[in-house]
Parts: sequence; C-alpha cells; structure tokens
Amino acid sequence: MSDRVCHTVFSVHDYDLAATLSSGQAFRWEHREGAWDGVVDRQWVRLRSTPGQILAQTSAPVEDWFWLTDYLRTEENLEPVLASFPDDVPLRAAVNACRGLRLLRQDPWECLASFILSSTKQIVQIRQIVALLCRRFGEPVTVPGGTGEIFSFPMPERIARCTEAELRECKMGFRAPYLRGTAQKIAESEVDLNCLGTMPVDAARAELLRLPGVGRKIADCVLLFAYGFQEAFPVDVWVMKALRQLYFPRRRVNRKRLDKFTATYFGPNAGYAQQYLFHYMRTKAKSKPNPGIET
DNA sequence: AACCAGGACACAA
DNA sequence: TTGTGTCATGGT
Repeated sequence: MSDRVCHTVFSVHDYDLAATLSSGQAFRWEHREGAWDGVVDRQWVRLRSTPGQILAQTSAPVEDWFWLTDYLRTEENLEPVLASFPDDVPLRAAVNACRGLRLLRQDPWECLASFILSSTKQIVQIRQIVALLCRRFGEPVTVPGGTGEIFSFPMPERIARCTEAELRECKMGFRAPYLRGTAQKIAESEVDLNCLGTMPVDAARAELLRLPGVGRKIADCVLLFAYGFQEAFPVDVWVMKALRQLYFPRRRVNRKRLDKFTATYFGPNAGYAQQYLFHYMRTKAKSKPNPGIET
C-alpha cells in the first residue's frame, strides 16, 4: 500500500550505485526510470542515486536500516582500499574509469546459487535465469502496488524439492543438477553457510568446494561478494584476459603461479582490484589497445 | 553466422 | 600436474 511506503537517505562518498549494481556481482537489480529496483532480505527496495547520497524506498515501514546499509556497505571508506592497490597503469586506468565501484555484502545462499548458474553464461543470461527461478519457485514480495510481480529468491529447501526437469525449464541447462545437488547438501546441513564467515578464508573456501558445481572461481565469488573476504580473487575469462595481456604479456603461466601472483601482488584488497579490472575490461576497455604494465 | 559467455567435471596422458 | 571434450543456451 502506498500509505505504508517508507523512505530514507544514506549519505555516501565515492559510491557509484549504477556501477556497483550492474557490475556482475548481483543479478536481480533492475534499472528503470532512473532508479534501481531489487529485493534485499525478502524486502522490495527502490534505490536512487544523487550526489553524495543514496535514497531508499521500501514498501513497508522500516525502523532499522542495517539490513540495507550492510548489504550496500555504505559505511565502508573506499580511500584506504584504493590506496592499497599497486600503482600500475592497468589498475589506475580501471579506478579512474569506474571510481566509486563497490563490493556488496550479499546473502550467501543467493550469491552461491546465482554463481552456480553463471558458468559460461553472459550476465544478461544469468539475470534471465535467476529471474525465471525466482518467478517459478520464490515467494511473492510486497511492492507498493500490491503483490504478484516480484518474488523472493527461493530458499535451498525449495530448490532441493525441485526436479531436474523443473529447474531446466528455467533455462539453466547442465547447471540444473549442480544447483539441485548444492541445495540438497545445504538443506541437509551437510554444509552450513552460516558458519563460513567466521572461518579462515582457506577453510571457508574448502567448505564451498565440497558443493557440486562449485570450483575455485565460484567459491571465490561467494567468499568475496557474500562473506567479505576481500583477499578472494575470482578469475573468470575477463579477469584472465586482463591478467594475461596486462600483467603477463605473451608469457605462459600456470595456475599455481597465477594464484601466487594474485594473492601477493594486489594486496589485502585483491578482490576489490579484481572487481575494478573486471568491470573495466567488460565496459570501458572492450577493444582498446593494450595499456601495458610498464611505468 | 561463427564465436563466446563471471566454469566445473571426468578422463587422458 | 596439465590438456581436452562435454555440458545448454542464447547474445553479440
């Protein structure tokens, strides 16, 4: 009901809401009429960006906004993060091109499930698959106009009850048994997503790797985008392209050496650097000549 | 119209 | 340990 619509304002610095919500870490935000609509903690939210602040609107009264500021990480100071990056040409270009790009703190299950569905898919397709999955198996979420259009992300228990054929109807193809198998292991408490956040990063990664359809890359995405392990460095085809052409020009490098490089060279916020490189490669540097690492 | 996409997995050598 | 085929779908 519109009489229960609730508004608030967060003051922020160096926060590029559009870049953050469209940079391939979350897949449910929709840009319409200059605002961003999404679902956080089973609540519908509309976000609007103005200089120095983010305006938030919900469909129900809110007393404590922590669930949203925690998700957006509005309180994080970007300066020390950027200052911890190595001072090289590619990263300078990436930071200058999309300064204000942030990492979110997402729900672990939604993040995990989304990235299981992400393998060898373009971001537009991942968004489509996730939308179908929510519409089919999620629960209605209250929006200002009522209900029926927006759905929550389905819980593991719900996905675990799906047949593989039902999941394939959401266009996820060979990823269906992966998603189902992972949902079952979580529903059966074989893996407890709630306890990963307090573990050392290597132990948390090892737990995620026990899940079907979860390899190093997807595990690192979840560690970075849901649990806030900022040293996690997911290497997908875009980041691999950046690493090879910007940092290892015409040099063959094995996985072990690559891991050592990403774990040391980019510093304690390597995951942040990764996200800047990813977004930069995917948007700004589509087919430009190689900037190179020198100087 | 080929090529490729925020990969993981089984299997070969 | 490193390389290859396979999986499913659709955007560019």
